[in-house]
Amino acid sequence: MEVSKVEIEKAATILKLLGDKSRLTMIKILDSHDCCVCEFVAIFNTSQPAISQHLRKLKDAGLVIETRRGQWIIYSLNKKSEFYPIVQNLLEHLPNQDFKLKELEEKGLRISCES
Amino acid sequence: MEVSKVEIEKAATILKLLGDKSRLTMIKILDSHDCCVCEFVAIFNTSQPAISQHLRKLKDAGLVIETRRGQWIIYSLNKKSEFYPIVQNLLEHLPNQDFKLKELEEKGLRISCES
DNA sequence: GCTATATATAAGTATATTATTATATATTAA
DNA sequence: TTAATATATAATAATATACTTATATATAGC
Repeated sequence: MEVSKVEIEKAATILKLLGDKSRLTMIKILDSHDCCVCEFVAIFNTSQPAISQHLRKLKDAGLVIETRRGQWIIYSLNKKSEFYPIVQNLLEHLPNQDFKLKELEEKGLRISCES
Repeated sequence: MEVSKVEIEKAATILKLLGDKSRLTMIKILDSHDCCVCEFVAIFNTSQPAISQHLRKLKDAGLVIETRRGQWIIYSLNKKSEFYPIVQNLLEHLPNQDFKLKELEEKGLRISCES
């Protein structure tokens, strides 16, 4: 057995979660930087509750973890998830999304949650 | 660049498609055997139109191709799809589903579309 | 304690998804 | 040409999904 195997039903659940442009982009960004909610709100053209709801789903599936830092809640990939290997493999096929964070910096929007 | 990159929006569309237990299982089975519709109907506990509709979606996305053989239409993975590499990578993480075809053979149900 | 900020949750709504049943189409074989 | 089989499509209904707005909670700083 070369790679870790994931039960097909669980895999489908994870893929369905990742089958949303916003969530997939979030996960790709988190692969290189931890982020707080407000950064995602600035990146995506949608409301804060919508972002929170996406993050909740990712958290419920165990794909991400949250850490409170003062007022902010920092999200990161959960490297201990049983799905981490399959997700990592997937992400390798996606183009880097860091330019989205760069755009924020240029607009001076990525200030709020810098500690 | 080690692996082929897929635009994030397209990737999300493909992952959403694969984020369904039936479709994901179909694709995993097709990875080792071409199949006709009637085999899938026998494998999954659902109606023939439901199967046809799943296959239609996979076909529309370019993930599978169909070949008519007499009365039967044989589905196979489309190895020329731009998504084939990412899908292959994914499938490596899933347990083999050939036992489902085996079960059919044992029940004598995998007869119809044998040429 | 009060106010501001960051985030989460609840309720409601519009839309998408997936199944079902009924029916159409294509092929084979008599 | 007719009947049987395999498959596709159409219409519809149940359910799931992803937003929105309104509100609640948690922390920071005064």
